[in-house]
Amino acid sequence: MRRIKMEDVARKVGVSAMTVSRALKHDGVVSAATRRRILQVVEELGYVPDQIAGSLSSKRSGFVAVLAPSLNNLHLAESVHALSEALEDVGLQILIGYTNYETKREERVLTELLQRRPEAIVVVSDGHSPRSRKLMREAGIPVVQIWDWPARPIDNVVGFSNEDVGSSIVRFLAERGYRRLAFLGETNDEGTRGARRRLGFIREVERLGLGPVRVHRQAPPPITMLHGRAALPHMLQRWPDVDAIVCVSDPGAFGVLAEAQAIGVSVPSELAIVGFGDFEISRCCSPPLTTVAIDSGRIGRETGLLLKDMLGQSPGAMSKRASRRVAIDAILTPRGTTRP
Amino acid sequence: MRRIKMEDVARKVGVSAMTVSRALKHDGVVSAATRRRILQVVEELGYVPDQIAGSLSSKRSGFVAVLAPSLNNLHLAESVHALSEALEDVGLQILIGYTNYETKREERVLTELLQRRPEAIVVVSDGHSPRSRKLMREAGIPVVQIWDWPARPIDNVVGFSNEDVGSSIVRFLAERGYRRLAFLGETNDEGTRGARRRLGFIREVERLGLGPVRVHRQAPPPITMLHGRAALPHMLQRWPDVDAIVCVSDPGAFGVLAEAQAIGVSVPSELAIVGFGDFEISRCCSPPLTTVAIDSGRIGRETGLLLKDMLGQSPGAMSKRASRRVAIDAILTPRGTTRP
DNA sequence: TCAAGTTATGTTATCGATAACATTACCGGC
DNA sequence: GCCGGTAATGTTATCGATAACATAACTTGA
Repeated sequence: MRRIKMEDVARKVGVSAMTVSRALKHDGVVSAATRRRILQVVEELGYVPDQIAGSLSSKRSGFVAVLAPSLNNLHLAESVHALSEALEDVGLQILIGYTNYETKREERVLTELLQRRPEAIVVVSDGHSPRSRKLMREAGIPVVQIWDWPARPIDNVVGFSNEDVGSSIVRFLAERGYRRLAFLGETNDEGTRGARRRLGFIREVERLGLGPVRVHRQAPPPITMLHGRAALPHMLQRWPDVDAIVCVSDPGAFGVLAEAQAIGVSVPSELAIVGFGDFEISRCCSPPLTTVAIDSGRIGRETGLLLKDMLGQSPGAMSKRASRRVAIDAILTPRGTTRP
Repeated sequence: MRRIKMEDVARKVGVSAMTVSRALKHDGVVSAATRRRILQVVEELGYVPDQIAGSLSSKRSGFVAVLAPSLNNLHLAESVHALSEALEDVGLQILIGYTNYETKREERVLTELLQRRPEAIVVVSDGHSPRSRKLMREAGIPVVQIWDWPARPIDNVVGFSNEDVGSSIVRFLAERGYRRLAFLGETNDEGTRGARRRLGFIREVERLGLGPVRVHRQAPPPITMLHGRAALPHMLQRWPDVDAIVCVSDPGAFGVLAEAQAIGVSVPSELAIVGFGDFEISRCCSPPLTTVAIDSGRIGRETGLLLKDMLGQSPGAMSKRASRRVAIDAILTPRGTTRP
């Protein structure tokens, strides 16, 4: 059985296809009586508009492409979810591409997404290859980098400086008397946000003259709770005198805490632990984790607002519009795994 | 500047647009020399094929629609990710719609997704309205319900029985001598998978004659760690003699455990706790949580295989093909929050 | 009473690729 | 030297909606 199309509806109502199209798009230009009949027939026939044809004709795909390493990270999932809801009222849908933290993959996935003619690109700002940057810049649509604060942004930014987060954690610990700091991070992490937090950590440790830089790389991103557990014994063996461990993110930090409790290292008196992300676990464990809180929902919402604003402009204005940067607070939140 | 299209490439190479199309689709029918030149010019001009036009013409959107309550649940995020990777090699992309556990929303989101002419629908099997079921059934494409084992499936199924999970947890506890079982679940959860685990719990408690049914409903889904913490005092007050708490999922169970430790209820001697999902936290906390393990990646991969197989068939065979059911194991995994 | 404006609807061309069919070039075998 | 067959490429129509322009009906104010 052939699929119902707009013309079938039109014929049955006794109007032209164009009138049906207008009635469905709430053009407000179709008479109330006609619209009513059209909607009724649409319902009767079970007509479902073909947005592919619509997009081709109107040159508006209704898509926003999102590039993320994965959504196995609750924060990113929440940002994307919030973005999705923010864009709902203007009929924009999200098209996700997973990069798996691999630059090469990002290129391929980006190429595929661009074929769908998205109206904007939102990208979690891990490392981008020059080719990816070029593709995005030349796509002729707004680009928003989120979850970081790049020095040379491609276009718009909604995020915060991961490097500053790393530095401020070091200052925070130093102020509380911790002196022998170590960082638990990722391998193969060139360009990731975690790597930039590590960079901030290293710079600040050096700036404050806190002795040798202690960096342990446990596994490729993302670092999980089990990685945290596994890492602690190695780190204690390598640096028996370490008095604070800064973790690339909360799951890893929780793992370190769990292992410390299991092997009888007392937190925070013998060892301080700091996480990142303010995941629920950090609030719920005992002692609760000192961490850095990011409002991931807000990142999604702000990105949505920014995009709605940009896409609301006339298309011609696109090329000459200014890029924008929206700063999201990263709030260092002292809890029980660091002393007061 | 006008966007480059296929014809621009064709003109520059000195062939017809059709030849360019064939070269890009690896039709294997274009001579090696011509293809090489075409690919070179594609690169030079930075040509990006317009898949919207391609889809309209070929009647293949390259989309698989996925309906999920949200991806704030790590398991679902993993299933979707795995599905996405499984479909990559056949050029299918995922289009996600978030239902937020709301039947009404599901209908709307489904309607929007169907306008994109997906080639299949994958739906996390929470409650569906009759209208949603009708829309899916009449879409003329394969439907896969995942993460449950419905009695009257719409079409294909990849999952397990949540009700059986609920029942088997009760049997497991009863065998170990627990007698006064309570369930920590969701409000507003008609039709959710969590509600079916609860149903299985209730049925088995009644079947075994384990006394009054104790069900506590803390909050709308999903139940979080903090919900678990908050729930325990209420539950203990309501049922001071309770000796085992079955939680709708691991985060809630971890919260209960954390609170029990905080208020000095010893686990598992005074109170048993069982979760669901085998989230990382359940393995990493102390004592580790007794839970039910589901291979969420496998659900995604099996769904991918099933779809690739179905979509590989001739379109005509669609209407008469048989629905399939793939059973995924739900493995009750005894750990430290229940006695041996 | 009619020009000018407004409202509601129709007609035609078009978006950019691809399916289906048409054509050309070339090859080997008898 | 000609024929049948295959390999490579071209031509035309089409997918289903919508933009842009055209037209018809009706209103209103001088």
